[in-house]
Amino acid sequence: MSHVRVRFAPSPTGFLHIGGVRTALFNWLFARQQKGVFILRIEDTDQSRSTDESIHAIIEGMQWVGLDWDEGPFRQTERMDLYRSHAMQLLDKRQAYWCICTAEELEARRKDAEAKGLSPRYDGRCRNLAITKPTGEAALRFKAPQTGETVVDDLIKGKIVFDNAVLDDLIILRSNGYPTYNFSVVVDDALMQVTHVVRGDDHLTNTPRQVPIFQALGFPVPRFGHLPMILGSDKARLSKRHGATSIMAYKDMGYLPEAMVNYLVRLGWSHGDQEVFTRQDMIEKFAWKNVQTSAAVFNPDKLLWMNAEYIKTSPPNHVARALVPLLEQAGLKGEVAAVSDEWLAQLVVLVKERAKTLVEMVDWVKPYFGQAVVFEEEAARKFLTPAMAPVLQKLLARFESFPSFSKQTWEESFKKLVEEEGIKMGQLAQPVRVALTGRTASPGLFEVMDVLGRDRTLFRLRQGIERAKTGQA
RNA sequence: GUCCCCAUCGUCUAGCCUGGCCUAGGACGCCGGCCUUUCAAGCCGGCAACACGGGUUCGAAUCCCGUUGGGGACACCA
Repeated sequence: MSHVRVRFAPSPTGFLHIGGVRTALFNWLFARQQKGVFILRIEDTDQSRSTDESIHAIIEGMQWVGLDWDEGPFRQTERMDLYRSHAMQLLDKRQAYWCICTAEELEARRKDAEAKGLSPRYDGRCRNLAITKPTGEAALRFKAPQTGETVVDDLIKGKIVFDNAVLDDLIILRSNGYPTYNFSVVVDDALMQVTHVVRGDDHLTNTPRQVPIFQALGFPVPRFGHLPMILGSDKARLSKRHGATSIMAYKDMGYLPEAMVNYLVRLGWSHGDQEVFTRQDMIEKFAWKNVQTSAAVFNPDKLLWMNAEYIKTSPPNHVARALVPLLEQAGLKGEVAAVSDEWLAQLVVLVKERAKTLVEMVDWVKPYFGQAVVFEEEAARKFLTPAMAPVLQKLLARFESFPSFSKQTWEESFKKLVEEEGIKMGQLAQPVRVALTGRTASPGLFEVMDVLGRDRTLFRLRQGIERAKTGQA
């Protein structure tokens, strides 16, 4: 029973992308299911584009979505001698050679070839020069096989055959001594004993270039799996044009990480008709054969629905915990500090089926902080009219006679008054709603009163009556 | 240009491997209704797809070939 070892290997050249998270997720799921190892490796061999901020963003993003790794994070820049020594091995074995073509020359030839409608491949002119000690700048190239074929049995797409004749000799060591991607991945995947290389579809054509390197180095070739891409609504590769692509942007927009993960796992993978999965569910049910072979369009509407589902069904105290930072950002730091966790959870229950994001929830929840109510002008003008004052006064008197709040008795009392006055429920409910919350839309009145408590309910009712009498705040 | 991948409702997908159970199922969104003190939520119903053309077969969404369309790759980026 060979031990499964998989990895997620992002390059730190920006924020953590949604597509990257999905790739990481599928790897993670497989590792957890197989009781294997999930490795985090930072591919930062391009020093001109890699930044420490990006590394932090990757780690932060992974932590937010709860994808924990067992080994790493490794940084390729800390493993330079490994790549160099393996490159030298290939040179010694004559499976690599020095190339003294300059980057400019190469670029010019490539342009030329493209203009002529030819394949922009390296022409191999240094291949047989047998340069042993280059005097100036030189890059090391791998001698790729030129005949035969490379067959990949992809975990997702099945058998794929590549003709080796289309391969060219790729650079494995740049003239500055740094390895290139196609070489460093191979050395790392081999040395880290990665058993399954699962990555984006955009790497599919890299596979036949990498397989011969594994072989030349004498390493076993891992299994490969290529995940379909995530597209935008116009079927083009998902980019900023389609909206936020940074995973952390979704945190800021009020998404729950569980919802994000659930949405992402369904983008390209399915288990019959099931839409909602717990982590454990995903781990147990995940299978490569159920991973989609075609690209998927990212659908923000469905993600939003998923988030709403999680807001409604997650434990209220869990949602409350996620909500607190957003509340504080909204300027309610003092108010939040003054209330208990239990009350906050109660608040979540009050509004949870109305808010699709935590950002929306912040807005729904605002009226319940503080003693006094803040009226929405239009709402107050419409419902807190002088004509309403006497009825509200009567309601207040009845409520005041109760020593404590009870949903049932207060509601009965309310209905009785409506009946006696010969008015409709709505005629009294709306003014009371505005008095209590300042707005025309809110959860059920008696749930609102429950959250507010007897004192504040009475206080706000009086405040509403004042406003109704005077027509002023 | 060359090579590779892909193709079921607008979108995510089930079904395809192991042809008949498919007058193609579910979900998001949309539309209509119910419920209702507001706003939601919930419930019920509706619209909507096998890219096209050839085969194979008694029978094809399912297997084969081609066409078309989409995507990706061809760097001293990853």
